[in-house]
Amino acid sequence: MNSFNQKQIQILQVAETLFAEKGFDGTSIREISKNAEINIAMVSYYFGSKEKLLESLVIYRTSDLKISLENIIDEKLSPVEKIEKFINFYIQKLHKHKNMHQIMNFETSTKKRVIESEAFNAVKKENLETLKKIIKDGQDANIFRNDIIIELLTPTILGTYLHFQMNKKFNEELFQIKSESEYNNFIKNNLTKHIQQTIKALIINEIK
Amino acid sequence: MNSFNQKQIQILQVAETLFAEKGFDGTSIREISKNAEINIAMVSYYFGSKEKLLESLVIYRTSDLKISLENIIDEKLSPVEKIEKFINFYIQKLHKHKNMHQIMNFETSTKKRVIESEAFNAVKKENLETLKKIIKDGQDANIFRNDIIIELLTPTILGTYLHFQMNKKFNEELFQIKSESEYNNFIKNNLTKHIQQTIKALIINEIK
DNA sequence: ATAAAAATTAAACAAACGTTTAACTTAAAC
DNA sequence: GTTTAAGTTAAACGTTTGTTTAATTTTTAT
Repeated sequence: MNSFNQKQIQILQVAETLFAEKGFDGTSIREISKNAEINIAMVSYYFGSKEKLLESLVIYRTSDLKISLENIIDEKLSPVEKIEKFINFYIQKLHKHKNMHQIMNFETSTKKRVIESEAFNAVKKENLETLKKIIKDGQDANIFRNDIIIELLTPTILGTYLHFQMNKKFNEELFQIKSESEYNNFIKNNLTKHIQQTIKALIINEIK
Repeated sequence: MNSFNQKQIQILQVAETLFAEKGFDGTSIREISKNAEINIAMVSYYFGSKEKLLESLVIYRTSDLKISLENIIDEKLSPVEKIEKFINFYIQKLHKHKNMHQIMNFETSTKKRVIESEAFNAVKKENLETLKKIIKDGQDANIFRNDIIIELLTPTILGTYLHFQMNKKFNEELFQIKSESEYNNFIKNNLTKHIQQTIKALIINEIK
């Protein structure tokens, strides 16, 4: 079902970029077909409509967003190391698929269209469960505090990245970042480290 | 210059709501005029164009977003209390003008239009300076750590709120929030407290 | 009371939109 | 090699879009 041919993938990838750059309503089918170097009618031919193109894009990308963070639990690492790895992997995936996340963020926060986000929510819940298990282990080992509201950790982890990304230009000026690779490195190193330190500071038991 | 009459304000307020709900490109002038109960031509008459309406909206709201957090510095509070107040005021203002912030967030992260966000950036920088001063005081008093990257605190403070707001429905389900007032209370109490604790945990010197 | 300015309206404008059609080409099946 | 299906195209479709026009009403100033 959710298998697309080369041409369809080509269209989906162009659509993803443009939707992220200009929004769904700010992107026309003519623009997509021009960038994808196909005829206008091909979008309707392959996907049915513009809205269904978006739905197909969500289906196409859902599998990529299913980060299996679960296997971190069984790795031979300390709870602190697991948290660090969890954050590292999460941010890395988020940044890799930033365009799709940008689209999803807009679509879920507007009342314009109702898109099938059940698969997305499922992933979110899975990741939350993984985080809960890691924290539970740390709490049992008396390394983590017992009064943590785990459900609010995700907003802080992802939100910090999200805000940084949304204010990209502002931050590039603030941190004197001059190139794209420099920016990516900043996220991979400095920002990720900041988020790790933040969460660690919040959850690690200071009483030793 | 930036003084609008009653009718203009009426249009601006309707536009703000609709732009936040459906995005700029997802909202038509006919929709705005219908909701504002005015003739379609009035938007062009008063503002010139749809884009200029958005620009006027930014101008109209800029003053509201200029939170004078500065006076916190001079208040007779401990550095920790100042940080708490800073976060509390910031989140409160953000939540009060969530529609405008939703619009600005989208506009600044898309390449579709270039809007005059210099005033916004100025406010951001002012608030950052205030935060820097508060932290400096805390560091001088040996209460705060010396290795804090202050510029990354804002992404965490605002990002946590932003992510929570963006996943409103998901969070309402997760925390079993049933009404709008309950949701607002959650932000005012629980979420704000979480952000305060997060920042405090990160910056307070654990060596006493 | 009258003239000038501002506000408001319905109608029309061209351009852009998503979508469909029908003709044509290429590929696959038999 | 012929038939059938899939892929591709340019053109046209009806709507909706933002904007403008020109006429009319209301308000303001003298």
